[in-house]
Amino acid sequence: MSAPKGIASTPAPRRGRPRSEARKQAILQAAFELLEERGLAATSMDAVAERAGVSKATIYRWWDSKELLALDALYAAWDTAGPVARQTGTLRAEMLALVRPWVRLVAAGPSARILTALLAEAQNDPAFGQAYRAHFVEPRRDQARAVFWRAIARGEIPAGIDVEVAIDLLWGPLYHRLFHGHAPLNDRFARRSVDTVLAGILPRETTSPD
Amino acid sequence: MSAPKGIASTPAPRRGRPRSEARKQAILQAAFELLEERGLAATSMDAVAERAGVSKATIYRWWDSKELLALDALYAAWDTAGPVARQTGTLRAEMLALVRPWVRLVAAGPSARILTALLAEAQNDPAFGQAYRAHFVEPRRDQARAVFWRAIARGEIPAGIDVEVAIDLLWGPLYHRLFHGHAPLNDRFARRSVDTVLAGILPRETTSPD
Amino acid sequence: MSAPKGIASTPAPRRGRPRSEARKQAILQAAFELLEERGLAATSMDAVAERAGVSKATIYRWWDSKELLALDALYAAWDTAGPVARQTGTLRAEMLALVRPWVRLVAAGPSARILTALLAEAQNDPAFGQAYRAHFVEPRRDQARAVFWRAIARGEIPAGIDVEVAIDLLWGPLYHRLFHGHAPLNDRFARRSVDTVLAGILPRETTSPD
Amino acid sequence: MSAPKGIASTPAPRRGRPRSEARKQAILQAAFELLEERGLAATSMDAVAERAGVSKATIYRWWDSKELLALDALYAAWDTAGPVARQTGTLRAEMLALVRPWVRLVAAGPSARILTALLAEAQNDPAFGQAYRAHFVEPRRDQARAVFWRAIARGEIPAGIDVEVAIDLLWGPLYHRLFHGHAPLNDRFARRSVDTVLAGILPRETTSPD
DNA sequence: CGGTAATCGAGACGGTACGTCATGTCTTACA
DNA sequence: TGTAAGACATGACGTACCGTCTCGATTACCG
Repeated sequence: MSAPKGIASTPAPRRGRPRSEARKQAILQAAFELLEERGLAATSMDAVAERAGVSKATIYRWWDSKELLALDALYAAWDTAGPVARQTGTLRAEMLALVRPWVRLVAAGPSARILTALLAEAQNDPAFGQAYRAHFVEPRRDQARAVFWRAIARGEIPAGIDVEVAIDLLWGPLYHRLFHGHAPLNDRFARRSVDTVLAGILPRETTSPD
Repeated sequence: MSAPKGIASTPAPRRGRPRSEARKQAILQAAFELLEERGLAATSMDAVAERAGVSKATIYRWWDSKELLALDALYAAWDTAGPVARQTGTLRAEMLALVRPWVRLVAAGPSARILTALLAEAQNDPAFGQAYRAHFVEPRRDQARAVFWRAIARGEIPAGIDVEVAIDLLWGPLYHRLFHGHAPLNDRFARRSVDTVLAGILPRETTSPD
Repeated sequence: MSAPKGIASTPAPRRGRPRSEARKQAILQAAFELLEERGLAATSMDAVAERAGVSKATIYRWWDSKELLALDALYAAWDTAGPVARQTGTLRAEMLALVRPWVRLVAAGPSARILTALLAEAQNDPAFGQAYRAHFVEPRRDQARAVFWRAIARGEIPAGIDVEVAIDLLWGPLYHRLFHGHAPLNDRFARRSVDTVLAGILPRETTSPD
Repeated sequence: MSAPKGIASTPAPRRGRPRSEARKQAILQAAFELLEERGLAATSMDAVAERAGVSKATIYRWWDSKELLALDALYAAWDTAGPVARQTGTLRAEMLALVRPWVRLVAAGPSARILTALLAEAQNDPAFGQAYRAHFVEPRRDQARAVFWRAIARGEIPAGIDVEVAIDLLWGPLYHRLFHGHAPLNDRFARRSVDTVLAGILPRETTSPD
């Protein structure tokens, strides 16, 4: 195979007719619209091709599968997700700065439907799973790691804290409500959740017995 | 339609040839095996029918879709999940009693793959979503609610606690690791997670500022 | 098998509950109506059972297959086809007496549709073919044979005539129009057809060279 | 739909991948073989696809139904049926030249089984009926018309003859034996049949009374 | 007159084919 | 070489029908 594939990157100019960047954007746009309207399962590649005014072959030249396209489309649509958490001085403020934009972004649209579909695919296809985590999981964990490390550096929380566990305690409840939908995912829940986790982490006199 | 469909119940059949219970079990068994081996997407109704020694029409007579069948099959396979949490006296012990069997059950097999597939379907089909929650979400929440209420009654935790939030804090991190697979879901993580949440809930001298 | 089947006859009394003749008639009636409305292919046994107010098992106790039922139903509906050809003295008159009632009967309703379906089945299943011919072909040939034999006895036509060929010449063109539908099958065509055949059979001076 | 369907023609394809003529032939060939072996009812589209080494979708892309495919397949297999009747000078010779190749063709193989199945379908579906007549009925009638007209032009038979009726008298008996199978369809029968019809048509002294 | 043996209504069931649809590949002609 | 158009293999889908079966309820007759 001569062209770089999978999750698309802009190729270096080669011989022959160059790939059209405009078409790539049209495909991503069309794919995202259809995903929003119908979800992944009900979005066919033919439909994407038609709405983008593009042939199926062109799509498959950029992405190897429908799922990879969906991953890219969702990721591209979220690129406007805003800047990373600013260093605001307290752990609580930084945790909220991390979590709130995500809640706003995700609670609004039909993101849960698309995300769970990608999640399911990630369980079936290990390679896709890697891509999924690299796009949607690790970036947020990296940000969170930085937040907790800064708090440790400031002395806000003990150095002995298991940061990985703390990250799961931070994000887990939010994803839980997003995916299962048993109760609303809103700013109030985010605050309560963050506060409780924080209370569990911050140093205190009596610790729970092992 | 005269017969109850979707999630099967065992009504009192009066007229006509009665449904074969043996075949129902064979179908559920075959479905579960295939789900374990291949996941939901790669399990075809034809394959289920063949392995169960049953015709496709028979399956569709009792389950409206592959997803509802998978829901039933997984649920039936988990019915041996063991007794509910015993009243062990302390909140921590009861939380662990709730969570540990689930972790063992889920971490062992390929449950995550099946569960995420069902989750994705639940997002696409509201009716299925209800069935999903009624089978896999609400029962555990009910148990957890009872656990927290007992702790309140005992005076272990303040009555003002938002139990629903607490439940999400308990289960969220566990599901998070199960679904995203970025780190192991084991007993150690369960203990740490429970302890931190507990520390966040239990009364202390200094509370976090609002 | 204890009961006489295939083309049904009224059985001799045996032990146990006797078969209901009324139900048999209801089945034949329902079958004929549906055949008229939809043709054989679009008539399902379930539909016959429902319209007759009878269970499928009852139908299959009388007839071995849908086709045999259809054969019986059409035959029963035609039993009112009128008396056999009267001996009217001339060959031409008797031929017309033979052919005209059939033309009237067949040209009116949707018989061609049913008959061709039975014909097709007769080609696939030799046993059914025998039943078909015994019901719809041989009776008419027998009548025609008698007609020609009387004409020979009267000296109207030479004894050397091949009666079997003559019968095919008489009926062939009529069936041709019935089945192919390229031109109307009416009394005028029947007369012309009969006259031409007659002219070919009656003795003349010059015969065609061999 | 942009492509011509039903009975295939060979248009000038412009855009996109052109239809594979080899596959078309493979389908027609496979269909004809299966029709010969099993008849129309027992020939499944899956079986045709498998034997032709082709997907079912490809078959349905070009033929709307099994029956239209069968029509095409039988027609294609008969295209080698030989040249049209030569002008041999006498009506009798030309009638025989018309009829004999058909008798040979049809009496040999299992054509009757296929033809009656198509006939039955023609009765159920008017559109198919048109196609059937256009392929299997009208061409032969056209040839026969020409034969009779030439005979009239030569003065062999009176101009007042009803040619349409004559054609039915010519073909009717042959189809009759083919379809009903009560007696052999062979060259001897064809000769006798033609001679009798001829005798009924040719001018004579005494005509039958009205 | 009560037991026995068949028929009957209802409907579950195995099997088989149907015709449709979506994925991802391939084949043309054109740009 | 990239692209639009669209044919193609593969394989699952959910439906429909046939003819068989399994129940419980019904009806005759026969002892």
